[in-house]
Amino acid sequence: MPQLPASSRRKGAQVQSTHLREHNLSAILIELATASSTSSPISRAGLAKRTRLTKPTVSKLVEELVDAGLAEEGAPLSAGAGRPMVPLTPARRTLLAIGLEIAADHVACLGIDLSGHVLSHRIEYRKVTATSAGESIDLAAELVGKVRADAGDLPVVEVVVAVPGRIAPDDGRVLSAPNLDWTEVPLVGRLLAHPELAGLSVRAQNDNRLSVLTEIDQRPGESFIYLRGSTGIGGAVVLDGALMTGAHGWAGEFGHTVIEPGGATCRCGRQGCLEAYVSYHALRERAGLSDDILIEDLVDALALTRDRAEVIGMIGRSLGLAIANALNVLDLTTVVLSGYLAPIAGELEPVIRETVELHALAVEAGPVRIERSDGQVDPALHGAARAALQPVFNAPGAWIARSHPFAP
Amino acid sequence: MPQLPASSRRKGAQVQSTHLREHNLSAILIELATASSTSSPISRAGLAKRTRLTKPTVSKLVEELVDAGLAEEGAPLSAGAGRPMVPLTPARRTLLAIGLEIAADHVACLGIDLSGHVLSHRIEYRKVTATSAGESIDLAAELVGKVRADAGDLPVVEVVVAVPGRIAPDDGRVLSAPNLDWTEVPLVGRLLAHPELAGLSVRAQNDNRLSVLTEIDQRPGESFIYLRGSTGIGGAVVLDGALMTGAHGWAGEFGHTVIEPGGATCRCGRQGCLEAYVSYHALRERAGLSDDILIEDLVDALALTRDRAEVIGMIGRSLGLAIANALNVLDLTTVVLSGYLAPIAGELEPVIRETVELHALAVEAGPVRIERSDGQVDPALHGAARAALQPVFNAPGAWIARSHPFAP
DNA sequence: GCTCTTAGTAAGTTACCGTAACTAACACCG
DNA sequence: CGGTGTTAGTTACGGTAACTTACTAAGAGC
Repeated sequence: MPQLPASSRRKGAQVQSTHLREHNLSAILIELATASSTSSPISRAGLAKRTRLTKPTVSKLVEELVDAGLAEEGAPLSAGAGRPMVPLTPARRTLLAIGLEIAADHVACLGIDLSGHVLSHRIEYRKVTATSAGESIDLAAELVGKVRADAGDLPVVEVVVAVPGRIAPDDGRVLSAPNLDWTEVPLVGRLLAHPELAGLSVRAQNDNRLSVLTEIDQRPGESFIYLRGSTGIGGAVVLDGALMTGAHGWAGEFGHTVIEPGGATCRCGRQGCLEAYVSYHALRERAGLSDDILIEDLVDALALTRDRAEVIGMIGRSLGLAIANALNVLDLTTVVLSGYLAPIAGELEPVIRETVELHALAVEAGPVRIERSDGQVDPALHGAARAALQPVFNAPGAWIARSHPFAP
Repeated sequence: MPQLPASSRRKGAQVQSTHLREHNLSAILIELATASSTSSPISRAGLAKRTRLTKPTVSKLVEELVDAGLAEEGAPLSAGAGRPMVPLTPARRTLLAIGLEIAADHVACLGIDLSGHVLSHRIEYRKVTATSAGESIDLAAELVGKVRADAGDLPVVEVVVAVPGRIAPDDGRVLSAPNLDWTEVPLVGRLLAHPELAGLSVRAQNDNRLSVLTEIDQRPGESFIYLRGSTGIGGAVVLDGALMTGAHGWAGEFGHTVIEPGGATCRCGRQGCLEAYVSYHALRERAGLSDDILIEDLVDALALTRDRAEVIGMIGRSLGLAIANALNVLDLTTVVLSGYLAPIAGELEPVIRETVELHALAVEAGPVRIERSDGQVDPALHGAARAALQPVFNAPGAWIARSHPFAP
């Protein structure tokens, strides 16, 4: 039958009155968060305008959020004529969302509250490959315990773990994480076995896909392609502010786009993958550099042996081909470069642009934007913590019921 | 702030009670249509189970649909124990959705009702390129008039026009349609000027993007890549049963994916496009065949001059490369071949599969399905008519208000 | 003919949101 | 310094959609 928005197609897509309330509650909380993060705090009246709900409705819903400790009223703020508004912000220090990161050289844990403020940050540097997976997971659990204690035993929304590898979507098993030397590690299961995480909701997710969440925060509602240079080349596709998942949860992983059929052999065993040309490993090995060079310093190091323009040109053209095809297929116009690509984005931009314009159809309808991510220092960890907030934003009512079980 | 379903992010995403009713009405009508097209007719109780609404609610909403002539009750049908159900189906002959198609060699018009049954089909064969755009549009309008008369002057939902070209999303201007020799034709505006279409809602859309709608009907809720071989290579991306649009409305147009950087020159002026290898024009010209060969006969004609396996191998490998990259980026597992590719899909499948498995990451997580479209004879025209039904399915209440303005 | 099962209806309740009208609190201005 | 206009927020009320509970309808199987 005729095409509908996918949401309407889903099984059980009916709406009851209570779902309606939940939806509006969620809309208000999101609007509140976006407003106070991007611009200035917002009033009830402002929320009413933005959400197109009426003032009384907003008032009622806001009251519920304030009572439940999800929103806070500030001191009345006068802005020109009229009664001063009561600024509303997401509440601070009333709940805890936990992000975990297991990377090749460190294990980190971050606790944030609803407003996004960091309540605790714990990090331990150690070669994860040098120890067993179990030990790293023990350490991670320990850090969670410390973060929970630091934050003063607030109710925990969720724990999200960032792992540089492929994860089974159903049970949070790490299928393979080459940089950690992990295969078939039941990460979520093992974490749940620790007392520090008992009874919590724990999810695992690829680090690149969590990194992009911090970028989405910076570009609410936009559509773009995200490319992150790291040991490999990670990426994601964002459509209208929503991360595209795909059948296995790795839509937008550009690393294994073929840019030269029958070309250089990639770690994955195939030929001509993008990653075989512009990943940290590929670039380093082809230049004969040692593996103790930091990812951030790679391009500078390469420029010592060869002409810098040549290095940039090679990287840019390779990326450009992959980007051109992706833009064609997805019909998007914005590309965001992150990871080790971010610092050199300015240099890469003209090369990429030239290659893209040579190959992509999208340019006919307007300019392609190639931009630099202004992400945080550790986007995967922050992204994981942000992801751990999701349940509250998606279903504030459910969270309230869970955390205040005996309220009227 | 944290990521939400895109729908929640949109401005004014609030839900009022009336929207709720509309949503549920729509859910019921869609469920009703899918049920009676894919399997057997469905009862009120069945709808209640599927939509998770309660029986009384469904009863009330169904009553409204029946009263408005959108649904019909059949004779009670006994199925085992219990009271026999009253089968419900989308109503026939109560409204008219009109699809128009303007192609290089014909102009066609199709009128269907809510159940999808054809009420009238009119087609005129003529070289559209041999006459002015205005004359073709006059003919199209005339056909609409005949179809409306054939159907007995039922209320018209919408008119959707399929055009083999690029269309401005805002005002329905045809920007360019090479096969028609059209540039900058204000198609929708001109159509509306004719008395046969006065006051109707008219939309124009690319023919490939309408073709895929018939495929979506066959695969409700699925995600797949759609590739259609015609004078060019058209395509689309379907995610969870919803057509992906992209920034300019041509997401999934694989024709200008680069499969060989610096390769053969394409009509579009770029090099190495897929279309430069496997489109009707490209194949025909490279084989030195005349242009009066029908698209359907192309492969057979090519096989006369060269080894058939060689022809199939070339087409398959070219498609395979484009498909592999698309599957990688989108993380999908199903490809549907249509147009002149459908009859030879069986032959192409092993070649495509081999190429895809050589290049695509997706195969690691399971088999890639390469399937043949079992579409109708004229998918663009049928797709256009189906698209013209959309308003009723998306907002049955609004349609009822429009078509029965004086009902209680 | 009795019971069991499933389909569908009727009446009353709950709860969400909107409308209208109000109060609160400030700026500006004569 | 009080009046006026403006914006923020609240209160009271009503409409409406969907749920709950309890019923009737109608056939199958024993």
